[in-house]
Amino acid sequence: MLSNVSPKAPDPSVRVKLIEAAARLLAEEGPSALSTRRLASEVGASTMAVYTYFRGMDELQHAVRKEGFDRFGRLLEEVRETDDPVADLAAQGAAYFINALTNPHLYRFMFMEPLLDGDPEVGLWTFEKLVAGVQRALDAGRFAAAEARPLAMQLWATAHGIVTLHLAQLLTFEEAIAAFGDIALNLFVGFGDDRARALRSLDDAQTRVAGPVAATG
Amino acid sequence: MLSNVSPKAPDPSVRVKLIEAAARLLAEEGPSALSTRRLASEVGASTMAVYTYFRGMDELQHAVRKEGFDRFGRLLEEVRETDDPVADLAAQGAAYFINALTNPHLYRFMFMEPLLDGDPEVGLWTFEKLVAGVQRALDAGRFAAAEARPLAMQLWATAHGIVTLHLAQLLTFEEAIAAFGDIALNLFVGFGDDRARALRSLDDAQTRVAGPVAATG
DNA sequence: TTCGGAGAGATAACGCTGTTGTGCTTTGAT
DNA sequence: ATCAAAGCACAACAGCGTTATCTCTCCGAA
Repeated sequence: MLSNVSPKAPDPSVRVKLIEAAARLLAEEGPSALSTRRLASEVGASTMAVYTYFRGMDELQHAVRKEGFDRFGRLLEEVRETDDPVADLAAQGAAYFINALTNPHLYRFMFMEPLLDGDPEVGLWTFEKLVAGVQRALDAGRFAAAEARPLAMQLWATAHGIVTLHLAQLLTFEEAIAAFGDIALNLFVGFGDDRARALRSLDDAQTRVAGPVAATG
Repeated sequence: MLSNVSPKAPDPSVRVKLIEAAARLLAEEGPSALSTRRLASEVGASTMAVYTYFRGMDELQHAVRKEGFDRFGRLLEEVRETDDPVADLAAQGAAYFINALTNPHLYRFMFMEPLLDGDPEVGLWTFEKLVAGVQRALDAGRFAAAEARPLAMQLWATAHGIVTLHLAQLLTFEEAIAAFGDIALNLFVGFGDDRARALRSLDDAQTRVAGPVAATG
């Protein structure tokens, strides 16, 4: 065994501790709290830990971003499928909304910062869940014949637009909620769904996620 | 006259020089170039200039943000009204899109940074132009009876969502362009406009702004 | 069992940032 | 002419990410 000698083996727990501390600091105190010295003191190590377990602050933030997508993915898993695929889409959108408002700083990292090196694939798998949901609605004949991916992209861009306008304080919470319902309804109609039926699906979704939404205040 | 004595009157030209230099540096080198020392050397003054003409870096960036809205407003003025209000709306959206992709860093300052103190009104007047455009479409009977403001908000959130996803490199330029047309069409249909007629309006708008769009590469 | 070397990790330093304090200089009203 | 207030430059301070240096500790080979 010539290679892979391991004197003073690295402690993998420090790595996850750094990521979790970073996510916590990000949530509690915002991006300005994410400094090497602060993180080091939180974990009980020196600033060098950031460089032994990551390439630097960039890679640590990338890891935090990945952690954010994992959490969001877990939240998406909780959206159970019903026999109304359009209501399920609305519920997925609500989950997106809740996740963003619960962890606004994390959302910023995930969806609003330009990628530095080449890792665009780290969170796009969550988008595939949306594509699958749109495909279900297409298969059920709720939407006019079209490709699922472009439709999913339109829904994503819509939810993202409302969320980011709210995070930038250009929309109040109430305005964002209202716009979210209105725009989903109009998009569903534009997709070819019957207006009355789409409205019913939206109402169903709203009652399903009423609890979590109320919890976010 | 006990108050308002004025020894060594301030030079207002330094103030606008700072703003213009900041806007230029932001466009050419990105946000990281916006430092007090860099700005001072660009203008030929010391770093104190930032504090004599502004409260600090925060207020200077706020002024840059205002400058961005002024430029965007001037761009909006160039969108002349035709007899097709829906096509005019699409043209307004295209102007929004062009402005964002031409000055991505400035767009970030204007629409993606949370407001620090209370100045939410600094650029919202551009939104009123969109509201007026929607009202024209309503008056022309192109949209189903509704209030102009919520509809305008939906259009804004949509354009903003697509732009920001592109700025975050989550959508390619081609995907953003395609999504922009698709989503506008579906929203217009959801608003109550006839699909064929909305499609024609979109085509008209596209030909009207084809030159500028091609110029952005 | 001993010993060499490689990785972990602390300390300090470098260059950068925004901001503040300290003076000197200029200026305009009295 | 005088005087005070504001402009303005220089330097310093605390913070940042990053890097260099140095020690220490542990693992594997002899």
